[in-house]
Amino acid sequence: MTGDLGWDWNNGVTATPQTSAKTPRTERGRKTLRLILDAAAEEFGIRGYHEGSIARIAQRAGVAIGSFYTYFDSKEAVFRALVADMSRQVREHVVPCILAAPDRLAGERAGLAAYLDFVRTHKALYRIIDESAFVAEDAYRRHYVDVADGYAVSLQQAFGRGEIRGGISDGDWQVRAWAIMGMNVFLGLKFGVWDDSRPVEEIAAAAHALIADGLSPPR
Amino acid sequence: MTGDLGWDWNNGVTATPQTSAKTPRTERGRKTLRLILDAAAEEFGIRGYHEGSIARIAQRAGVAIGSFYTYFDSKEAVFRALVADMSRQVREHVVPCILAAPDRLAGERAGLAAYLDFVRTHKALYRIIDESAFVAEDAYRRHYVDVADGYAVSLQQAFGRGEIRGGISDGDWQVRAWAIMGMNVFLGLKFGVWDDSRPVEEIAAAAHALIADGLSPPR
DNA sequence: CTGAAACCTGAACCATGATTCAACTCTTGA
DNA sequence: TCAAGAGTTGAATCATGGTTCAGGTTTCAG
Repeated sequence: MTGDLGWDWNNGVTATPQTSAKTPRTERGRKTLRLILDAAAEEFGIRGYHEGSIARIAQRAGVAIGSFYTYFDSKEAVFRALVADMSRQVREHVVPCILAAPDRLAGERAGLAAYLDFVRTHKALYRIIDESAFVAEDAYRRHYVDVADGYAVSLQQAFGRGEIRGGISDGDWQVRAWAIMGMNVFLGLKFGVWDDSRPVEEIAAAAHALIADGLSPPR
Repeated sequence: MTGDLGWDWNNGVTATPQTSAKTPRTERGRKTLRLILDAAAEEFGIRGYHEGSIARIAQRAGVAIGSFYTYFDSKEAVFRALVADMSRQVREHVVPCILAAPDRLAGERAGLAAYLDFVRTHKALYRIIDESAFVAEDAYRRHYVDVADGYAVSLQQAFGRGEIRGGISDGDWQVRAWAIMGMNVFLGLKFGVWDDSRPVEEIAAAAHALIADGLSPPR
């Protein structure tokens, strides 16, 4: 389901850098951890957090329940770890596409296309991030606040380069960032998770037209 | 927390109109049902679905646990009922504001302001709708699909009246509808639930500017 | 007034599944 | 080669909380 979660690693506790008491010390351990992580991604992706069970995760991973607790303190801990990783993965997939574009507006379009593409191939993971709102509020919040802040800065820079129009007040950048982010997330839900019949480019083009020129009738 | 949920009524099973086996038949019964419903809204709003407990709902309502099961088949049933009601409430609060505006674009702005306002005064209920994505997918889906479809139609009509610009293809209306809806939902999350320090009008104005004219630099 | 239908009550039942733990097996550095 | 230390195992423990049910109490049509 997942494949490779390049792990950092830190048991989802977020800040403090290295070796928690649960960090694997041998190659064998690292391998097992990876198995558990991927299994958890599958399990939670399919059944969701509450329906998902540790026993089943262990089974998927082909290890004993006890081994799970060798690497994670609790069910919530794996989940948090997963959220953090997913959050990173999405960004790593999308941001380069935005930067590669000739200008911010084109980047916006490329970014949405990349995002839709990512969502379509990672429906389960998408669900994990969303569900984190109810399992690990702080992680969820951090994810979106981070993305939004990045967005706001990026927009301001583009404005500095004359690529997009400015706002009235300063706080507008935040509003715009959240607005566009919401747009993308919902388009991802609708045309990524729920309905992948239409080509990604088509959606991106339509959204781009809206973002670029707005709804006001042309004079 | 809630106050008045004008109940229709149908135990959340959605379609079939009247009297399920659980419909109250006396005034006394209707009163109790109302108590339970409001209590459930509070409980789920504060603790969320999984943390929320029937025992606590009954307690809040001032009735015995058994009475709960006189009116609902299960925990999920109340939750679904709540979602359906909330969905209706939001629409009833926002739609009139949109229609009252002189044109669609002004309506968009008024609608967002009304929505933010509603969210700020109903944070708990907002959470219920969102969580339904993981407790009652179909209800969640129905809610957003309904809203989006209404949106799409409304936009097309506005186009017919020359109030907004058209799209390239026909499917664009759906894309636009989902995009704008997502925008509003996220602005609601950020500036309604998480941060209500800025005046609603300010947010609505900034969003309106974006929707109306887009990001392209003015010529 | 009266019996049946509606309602109400809350202790007890039960399923579920996260977490613990004591006994084992590998790995590895000296 | 041989301890430790690192990893592994899965049955047993335990808490939680949804749901049931047998026995009252109220309401109200006739």
